[in-house]
Amino acid sequence: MPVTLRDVAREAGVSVRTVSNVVSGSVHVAPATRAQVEASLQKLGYRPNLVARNLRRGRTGLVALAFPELDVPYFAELARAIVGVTRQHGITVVIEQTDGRADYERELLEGGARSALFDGLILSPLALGVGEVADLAGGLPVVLLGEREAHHRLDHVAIDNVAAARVATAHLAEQGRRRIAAIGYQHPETNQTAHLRARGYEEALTAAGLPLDPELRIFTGYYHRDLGARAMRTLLDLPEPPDAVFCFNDLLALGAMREALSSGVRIPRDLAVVGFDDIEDGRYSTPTLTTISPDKKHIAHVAVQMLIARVAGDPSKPREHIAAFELAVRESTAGRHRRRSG
Amino acid sequence: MPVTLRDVAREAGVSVRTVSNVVSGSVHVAPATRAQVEASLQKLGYRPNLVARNLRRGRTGLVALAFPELDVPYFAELARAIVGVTRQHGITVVIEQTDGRADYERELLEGGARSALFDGLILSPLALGVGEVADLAGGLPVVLLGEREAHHRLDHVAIDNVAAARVATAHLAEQGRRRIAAIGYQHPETNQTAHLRARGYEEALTAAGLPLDPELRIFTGYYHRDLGARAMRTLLDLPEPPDAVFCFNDLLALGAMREALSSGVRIPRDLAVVGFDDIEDGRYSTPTLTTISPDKKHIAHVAVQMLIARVAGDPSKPREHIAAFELAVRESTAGRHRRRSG
DNA sequence: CTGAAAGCGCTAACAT
DNA sequence: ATGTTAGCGCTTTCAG
Repeated sequence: MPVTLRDVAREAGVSVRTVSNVVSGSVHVAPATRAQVEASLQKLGYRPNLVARNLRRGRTGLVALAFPELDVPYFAELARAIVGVTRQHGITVVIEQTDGRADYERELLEGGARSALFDGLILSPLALGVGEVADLAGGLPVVLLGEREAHHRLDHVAIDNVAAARVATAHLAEQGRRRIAAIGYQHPETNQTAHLRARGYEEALTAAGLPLDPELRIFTGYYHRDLGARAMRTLLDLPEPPDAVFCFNDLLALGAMREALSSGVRIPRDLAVVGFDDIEDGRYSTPTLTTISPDKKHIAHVAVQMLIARVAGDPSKPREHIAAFELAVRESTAGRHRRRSG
Repeated sequence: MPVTLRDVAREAGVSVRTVSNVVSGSVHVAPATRAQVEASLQKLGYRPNLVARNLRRGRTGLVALAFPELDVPYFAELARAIVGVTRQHGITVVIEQTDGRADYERELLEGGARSALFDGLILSPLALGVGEVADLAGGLPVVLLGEREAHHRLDHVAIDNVAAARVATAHLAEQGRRRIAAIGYQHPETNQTAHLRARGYEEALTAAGLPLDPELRIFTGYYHRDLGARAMRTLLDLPEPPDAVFCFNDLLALGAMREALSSGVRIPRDLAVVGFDDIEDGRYSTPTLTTISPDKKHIAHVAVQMLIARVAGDPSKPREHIAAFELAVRESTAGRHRRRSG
C-alpha cells in the first residue's frame, strides 16, 4: 500500500497542506514543523504519486520524441543526445517510432490513444508534409527535427541541407573528380530532405562547370545500407562509371563502399565517397568515411529548449533554428590507408 | 479547453456513467443510447484524459526500458524490437539511458523522481550486481535483459553466453587457428557478461587442445570501437601476434578490424575475427563480420510478455528464459572478398 | 441498463 | 505559517 500525503500528515500531526508544502518546497514552512514532517516522510518512506500530481497540474511531465526508426544510427545518436539534455531538465522522454508511416505520425500529432499522455512532441517527420503536420498539431507544442524547407508555422531545428550538399559535392570536384554521382534521390513529394540535398548537389556541379548527367542520379526508396549497395552496383555497371559519389546519408555510403570494394574498386583512388550525418560507423569503416557532420549536441539542446518554452506557454512566433555543420574529411576521399601506403 | 465526460454527458442528455461505459466499452449499453452518446462524442471531439484514468486505475500504462547507451547498435536494435512489440499491446514505453552508472540504475529501481511514473521496468543492468537489483526492485515488476548468471530472484531473458562464446571460439579453432586472442575481458565484479564470455572462450580453447595464453586476453573498459582498435594495436605489437581474435561484441570487432586493416593485416587470411551481437554494421563492413547472432525479436517478445504478466499481478516464481542464438559465418573468418580473389 | 456519488492523491485557493 | 477543502477527470460501487 503506497504512503499518501494524508498518512504522513497524520503521522506528523500536521495537515496535508503542510506536508505538501514541505515536499514541493514552494512555500515557507517553520523550521520545527519542517523537521517534524521530514522525519515522518522518511519514516514512512513517502513517494509522491506523480500521476495525481500531474492530473492536478494539468501536465504530464512527459515529452515524446518520435523518429522513423530507432536503430538508424543517426536517430539513435540524436535520441541519446536529447535524452541526455532532458534529464538535466527533469523531463521524461517517451520515445516513439513512426516507421515513417503517415498514420503513426498522424496519431502522435492528434493525441490519439496513447499520445494524450505527453505535453509536447519532438518529431522527425518522414511521411507527412509540412503543412499537414502543422494542421494536425493543433494546440500541441511541437518541435520539428530534420532538414526541411522553411514553413514558419512550427518551431524547427535543422541544418542547411542545400549548403551542406553543396559543400560535399564541391569537395569532390576539388579533388579533381569529374563524374560525380549521387545516391539517395527521392521524389520531392515523398521526401523534402532528399530534394534539398539533390539541389545542393546539382548546384555544386554547375558551379564547378560539370555537366548534369541524369544517369548519375540514383533514386532509393529508403536510406539503408542495402540500397546503398544496390545503387552502387547500378553505377558500376554503367558504360562509364563515376569516379566519385555523394550519398545522401552515411548508411547509403557504407553500403555503397561495401559493394564497390567487393568489386575490386579502390577507394578513394578509383572512387571517392562522401556521406552525410557523421555516424560513428563511418569513423571506423575501412576506409573511414568523409561526411557532412551536423552538430548533434547543439541540435538536441536547441530542440529541447524550444519545446520547453512552448510547453511553458511561450506564445512567440515559430522559430527556425539553423544548426551548424562541417565537412569531416576522412580516407574515403582524401586520406590513404595508413600503414599500407606508408 | 478539453472536452470532459461531463460535457459529453450533458450534450447527450445522459449521465457520465453512461458515457464512460460507451467509451470504455466494458458494459452493455442500449443501442439507442449508445448511438446518441457516440454522436455527442464525435461532435465535441472528446479525448479521454489518460492521466485521470490512470490515477483512478492506479496504473500509468507506461513501461520503462533502460539501456546503458541508446546509440550502441545492439541496444538500439533491441529497443526498436521492444517498442514494436509493446505497441501491439497498447503500452507506451519510456526509454531511459543509464550510462552504465550505478546511481541511475538505482534511481530507476527505487522509483525516484521520475520513475514513480511507470508500472514496470525492462532493464539491461551494467553497474549494479544481480543481488542489488533484486533488493532495490521491491515491488516493482522488473525484467532483466542481458546475459548474466542465473539468480532466480527476478525474471530475465538472455542467451547462453558461455555456450555462445564457446561456439565462436571453436569456430576459429576449426579453421586451424592456433593463437586465438580475446578482446573484452573485464573484472568479474564489474561485468558478469564479460566473465561468462571469457569462460566460454577459455573452455573452447581447452577443448581444442590449445594453450591458455594470458597475453592474448585483452581487457577493455567498455565495448566501443575505439577500444577494439586499441586492443588490436596491443595484439599486433606482440612478439608473436595472434592469428585469430574473438571480440566480446561487434563494436570491438569492428574497431579491431579497422586497426588491423590499417596495419596491412589481411582479414581473414592473416587474422580471423569473430564478433558478438550481429549488429547491422557487421553485415556491410569490409570484410563482413562473422558473429554470434542472438534472436533479438524473440528476446523482445519474451521480455515484454513477462513484464506484462507481472504488471497484471502474475505471482509465479521468477523465470529465466534462454533465447536462441546462432553463429553467422561471414567473410571475416571464412569467406573471401568476392571479386578481388575471383 | 443507467443515474448519483464517492473517491484515486495531489495542489492551491480560501481561510485563519 | 498552516489548517480546511474543493476539485483535476475518470472509474466504479451502490441504487434503482
